[in-house]
Amino acid sequence: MTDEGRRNVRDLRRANRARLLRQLYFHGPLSRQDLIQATGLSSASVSNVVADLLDAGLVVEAGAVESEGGRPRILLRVDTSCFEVIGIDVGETRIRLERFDLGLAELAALDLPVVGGSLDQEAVVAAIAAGLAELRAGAAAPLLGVGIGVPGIVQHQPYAVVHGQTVGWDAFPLEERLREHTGLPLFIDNGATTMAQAEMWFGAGRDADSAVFLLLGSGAGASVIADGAPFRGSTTSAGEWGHLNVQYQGRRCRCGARGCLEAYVGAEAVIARYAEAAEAAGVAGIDAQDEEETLRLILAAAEQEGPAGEPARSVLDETAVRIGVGIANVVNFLNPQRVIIGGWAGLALAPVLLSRIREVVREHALRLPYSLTSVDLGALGADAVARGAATLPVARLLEAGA
Amino acid sequence: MTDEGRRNVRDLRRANRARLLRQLYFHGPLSRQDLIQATGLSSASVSNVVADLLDAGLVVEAGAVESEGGRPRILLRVDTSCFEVIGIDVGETRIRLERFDLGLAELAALDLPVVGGSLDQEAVVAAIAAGLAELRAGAAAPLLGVGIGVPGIVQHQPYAVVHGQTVGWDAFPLEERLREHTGLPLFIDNGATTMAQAEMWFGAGRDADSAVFLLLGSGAGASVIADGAPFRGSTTSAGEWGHLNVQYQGRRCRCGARGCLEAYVGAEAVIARYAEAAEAAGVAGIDAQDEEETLRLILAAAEQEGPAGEPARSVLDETAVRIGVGIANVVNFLNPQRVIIGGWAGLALAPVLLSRIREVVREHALRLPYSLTSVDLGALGADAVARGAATLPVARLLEAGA
DNA sequence: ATGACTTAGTTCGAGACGTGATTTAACCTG
DNA sequence: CAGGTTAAATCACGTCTCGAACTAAGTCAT
Repeated sequence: MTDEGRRNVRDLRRANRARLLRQLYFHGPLSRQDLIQATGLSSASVSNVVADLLDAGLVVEAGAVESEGGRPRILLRVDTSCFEVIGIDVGETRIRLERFDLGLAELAALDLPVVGGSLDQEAVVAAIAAGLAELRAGAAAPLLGVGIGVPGIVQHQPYAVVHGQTVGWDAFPLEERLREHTGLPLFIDNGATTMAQAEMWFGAGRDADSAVFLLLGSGAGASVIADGAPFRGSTTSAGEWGHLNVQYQGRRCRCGARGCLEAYVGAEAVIARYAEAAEAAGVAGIDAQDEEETLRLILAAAEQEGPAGEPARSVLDETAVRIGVGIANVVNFLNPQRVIIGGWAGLALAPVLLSRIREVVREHALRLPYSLTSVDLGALGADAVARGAATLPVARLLEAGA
Repeated sequence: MTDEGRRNVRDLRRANRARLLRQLYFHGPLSRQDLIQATGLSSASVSNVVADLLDAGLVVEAGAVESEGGRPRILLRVDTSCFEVIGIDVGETRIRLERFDLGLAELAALDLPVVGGSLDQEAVVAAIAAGLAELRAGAAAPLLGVGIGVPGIVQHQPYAVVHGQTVGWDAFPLEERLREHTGLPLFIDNGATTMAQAEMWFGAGRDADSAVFLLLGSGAGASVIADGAPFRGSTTSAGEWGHLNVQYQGRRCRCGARGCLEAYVGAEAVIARYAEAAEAAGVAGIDAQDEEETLRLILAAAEQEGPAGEPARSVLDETAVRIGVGIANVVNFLNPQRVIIGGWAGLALAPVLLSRIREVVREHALRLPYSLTSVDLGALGADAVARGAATLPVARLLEAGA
């Protein structure tokens, strides 16, 4: 029982304004006639609501459609220059801040390395505060808010608190700490979720209203979008796709259990399995600087003809199989319109493995849901997390309609 | 973008009426003052809306609260006798029809065996039509509608079509076929979903807003409740828990793939596995009339000391393990507040296996989500599917408020 | 050019709703 | 039976959406 219901006539107007604004934001310039169709409102109401939005400066006229014998339709569009937003990607090794206009076109960016191996909380707060100050300086329009994607579970109680096991954050009160430095509205969410949000708005998830985004990096996570909104479990930690059990008494996973998907498909697992396979086959191992480099070399090794490439091919094939089974599970259980593979390891592996992955999905998924699902790569690059974070204040604006 | 938004003031009234009616339905007799608190409406509006509902006959006065010095509060309640509903559970071996009042108190029931091993479509239609006619005869109030829980995926296009891979239904146009026999509004949904709905309204899911219900019968399904509402995939076929792959290249499942959970945990699979194990151990097999009887005998066999009970014990232990792993997957991936085991086979097996199941879940689930989840039995008996089916017309009434 | 025609967008009056203030109803206490 | 107290109904007002009437801005045929 969400308490978000409309109660009085003013709420009704707000809802209709939001509906109309949303339509204009996502479906380009539209005429009032188009809006009548799209929103189901009467022409009189559309005129009124549009007048509201024009007055507020959120919407502007944008030329006219050629006449077909009558008065030409005047096109309307959201004025993307009337507000700006800031999106921040707090990664494990660096913080990226970007400033966008309301249409999420990038206006400025800033990369801050975080000193020290781990993400020291004080350093993060100081870096964000400094970066915000710098980015604000160049703004040509009022800032709507700041969205932040963080590597961990976010709980709102009521201010955002971050639990980041991999970066050593235990109930880090990020929002309260940042409030000391800025009066801007803050929106904090998990980085995987913000990335999914960016893909939903501008990338591979456009025009879908249910999708599952798989994030293959060192490990394997997921973000589930249902009915256009992120699905959160009861404690907002849903999406641990990597810890689906796919093999009873299988490989040991770093979470302690056996047979987790993540013990087979994350970059860390692929690299470990290759090391074993190479040793068993008497092929030289790979010793590169970091995981990204190692993964590239394994992909290259698979191109070698003959027995030298055999371990790599075998490891990659099993990886494709496991990913495919993991996707089939998601397809059977959640039946999303799309499954999108992202994350740096996913984007590296999937181009090579995609057709094999799809084959395995087809074998293991039920016919009906499979036939209605597509499996694809993410369409946005590495800045999807920051961009997705920036969508958070914009989403708030679209919901409120003011 | 659901098109379910309020547009004009009459929709607003309908929404407020629905909100108020819902409150009265689920939270017992309430006074107008209580409703002001609960709905956030003004006293004037509550008076108006209540007058609407009194006029419509949906709500009646129900005594008064004792005065505390002023005018006493008059209690209001939904008149559960003003409508009746019928709920039907189409199981794999029998069809159960029940008639309820609006408060879902059972008024009459009817059990129809389905002749033939499989669920012949014509036989199902004929049985339902006959059962409906018989149940309608005794009704003392207008029938609101008929809810039907079926073993398969339901698509509305716009009439309900059922895809039941396991019972051999391929796009079975159940709704159209039944329309030839009755003019009552029909509501058709997956049986696991209707069971979940019943448990959410009246059973183990009360006061939770996210839960996963497992339906163990001949096969194995699930229903996911998120934010108090059933989660449906893009094509309303979500919840195929039984076809999560838990063993690469494992047992052949009747869906065609290998290693599905359902190849291990449904009654059919348990029985098949016991037959194999008994033969291998040289123990006499079980040849009972139906699956329910057979399952009971297997459970009894496990009580036998010595080698005679060994095959049964081993099969049941593996069943517990597989169920536990399947639950752990759900816990990790969706992080529900509760996991509820139901279905006739689940209710038969779980009392014996529950502690072992919980142990396996603990081993395979991540610490944090596990610590916030409970695994329990369904609180409603075997008629939860039919009762849940009957909630569908009621839910429609509560949403429409008329 | 000009007037008929067509389509887009605005304005107006009616009807419906929710709200706060006010009034009426129903009970208690002494 | 008067005075106090709380519950519920009523009233006056402002806001909303809607359909219809109306104005604006084009095209097209003559």
